[in-house]
Amino acid sequence: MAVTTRLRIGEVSKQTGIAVGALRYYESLGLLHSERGENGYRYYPLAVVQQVQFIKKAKALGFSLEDISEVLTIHQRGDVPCEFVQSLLQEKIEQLEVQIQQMMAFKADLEQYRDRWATTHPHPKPGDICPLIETMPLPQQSS
Amino acid sequence: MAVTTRLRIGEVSKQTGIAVGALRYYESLGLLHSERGENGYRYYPLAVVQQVQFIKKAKALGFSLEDISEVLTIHQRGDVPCEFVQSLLQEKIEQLEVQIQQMMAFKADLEQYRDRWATTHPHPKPGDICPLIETMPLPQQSS
DNA sequence: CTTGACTCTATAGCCCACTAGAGCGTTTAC
DNA sequence: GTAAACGCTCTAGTGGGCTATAGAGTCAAG
Repeated sequence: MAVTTRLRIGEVSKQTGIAVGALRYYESLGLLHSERGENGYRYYPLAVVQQVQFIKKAKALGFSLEDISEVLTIHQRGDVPCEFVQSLLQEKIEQLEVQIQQMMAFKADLEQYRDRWATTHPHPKPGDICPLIETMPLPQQSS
Repeated sequence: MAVTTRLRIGEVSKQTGIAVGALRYYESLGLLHSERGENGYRYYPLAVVQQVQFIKKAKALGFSLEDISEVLTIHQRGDVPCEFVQSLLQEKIEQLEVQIQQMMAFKADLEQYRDRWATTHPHPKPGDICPLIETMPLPQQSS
């Protein structure tokens, strides 16, 4: 049994937990690279497992595949992309902060509507569907 | 000039600020109903404006068109759907709470990674792409 | 030699709430 | 009478990250 030096896609899938179709998709976006055998099969170097784990972790951090692609491109230029990753992190953190604030404000709004109904059941006016919603002041038109 | 008792779609669009295409889409989902003239045009009763405003407000509260469809179905059965709306509200509030918690935890993770780099620049090992990500423990596999 | 597991490409579909456009008929203002 | 504005249906596209399927070739074990 020869020591395996390159992996077929199914093996990569098993070792990383990423579906075969997803791996092919990553490759189509340029996130992975393979050699092709005479049979047309993709053959990956062993290091691909680490690369896929990298993608997996970066995804878990909320990076888009496009973000990850940029990081990998910088890496392939021979640079260590940590500073770029850092700026991405900072950006994501700030986005999260804004989103959290918005969601909390929104939740407070919803709670207000819920409680308004609980204390004073409004009377439906003719044509009303649900006065709980009908009598609601429109929040700022944020779309 | 006769008093208008039914509206064409463009008029509804103007009075509500919802695009003509969106109104047709709502109708295709059963959220609105129209009569058709001999020319094939949709003619809406005046009350449709209020109904579209209702949809608009419910959307602003984060309800999906499917949610809204359920509410309108209850309304069309002759019931006042406030209690159902209430339970939807409660559900949305709880979902928001969970999401906010998750986002905050996630943000704390990101901040930790950012600060880890700021204090101790890890040394890239052979094969590493970005040690900042590489040396990261995987968050819980939540997908 | 057969069977089954694996691989390939290419295409379509999913989710959601639409928008855009083609190609056509209708209404309205001048 | 004519042209703009409006209406109709039907189809396709958007974004993001895939999954699923069809139809075909390849490989390994028994």
